[in-house]
Amino acid sequence: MRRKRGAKRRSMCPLNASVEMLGDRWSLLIIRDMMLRGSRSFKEFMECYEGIATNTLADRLRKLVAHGIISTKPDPSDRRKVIYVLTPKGVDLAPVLTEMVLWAAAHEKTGNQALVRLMRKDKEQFLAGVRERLEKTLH
Amino acid sequence: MRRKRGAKRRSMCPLNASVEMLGDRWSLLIIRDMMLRGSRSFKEFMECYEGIATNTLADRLRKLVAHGIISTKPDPSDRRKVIYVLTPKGVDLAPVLTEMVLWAAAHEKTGNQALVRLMRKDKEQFLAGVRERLEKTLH
DNA sequence: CCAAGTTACTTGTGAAATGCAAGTGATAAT
DNA sequence: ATTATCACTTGCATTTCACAAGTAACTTGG
Repeated sequence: MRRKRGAKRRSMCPLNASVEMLGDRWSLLIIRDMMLRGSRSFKEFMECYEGIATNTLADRLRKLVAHGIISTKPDPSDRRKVIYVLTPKGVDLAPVLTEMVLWAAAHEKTGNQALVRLMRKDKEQFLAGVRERLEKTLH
Repeated sequence: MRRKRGAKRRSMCPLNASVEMLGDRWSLLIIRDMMLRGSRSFKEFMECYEGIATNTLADRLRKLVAHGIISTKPDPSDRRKVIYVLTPKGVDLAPVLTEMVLWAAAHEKTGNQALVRLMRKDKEQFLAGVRERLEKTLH
């Protein structure tokens, strides 16, 4: 009996879930923008890296919502807008992001050395700062 | 002046490099197989998750080599074989993998609880073990 | 030595994902 | 009332990917 096309094997390995949710070119960048730059709206995501197409962004946001990593709420001050916020599950990705940034910084030339230094100097304090900042946006 | 199609913006943000190298469905899984299961050959990668297509695997391996994350050497005992090993840069991805596994374990039901417990209990010791084990394969 | 099997791929083809330009419908600003 | 903004959707061309099949180099069993 063959599996349907595109059907992923439900593997027992704990990395599969992460890769299924985040293993593409954009999801982690969206989360980084929310976490570090404070982006909250469709337009802000579009401005941060002009590379992403609108339909792809809409699709990624939909999937992140479906996976419980971000959630949406209407903007009370402008009813056209949708505000995207990280859920607690999304905030918990901060250590993953941090390790990826530190890895890249160690092996490639990257910008934003100040951020990297801060992360490296006191990882825990950095993570606490991110968590605190994001907790406010939930309410 | 417009950028060429597909040309990514060279952003100053330190996550872009990581995502460009690892932001797809397979690269991280390949690295995990090398790191945790000790997979070293094309055939072993194919067996570990039957989901990946041979051309895609060949392409991902090529890209990982190009990025300096893995390297190849001929198998002295069987000249058909190519042995893939993680470079130091590849080994340095262990913390990223660890955080992703821990994140998934905290928020999804995953298998291999023993591994997760080990990771959670003593992250540093786990990482030291991985590094030591992989250092041997380099020679 | 030779036929059969292994290994690490490549090639061909159709399906799916993606990028881009151009809408759309609701709301806000002027 | 008109124009602009926002968060999308739609249509089309291009790229990527999965799947099946093939191939070249090598090893193994007889």
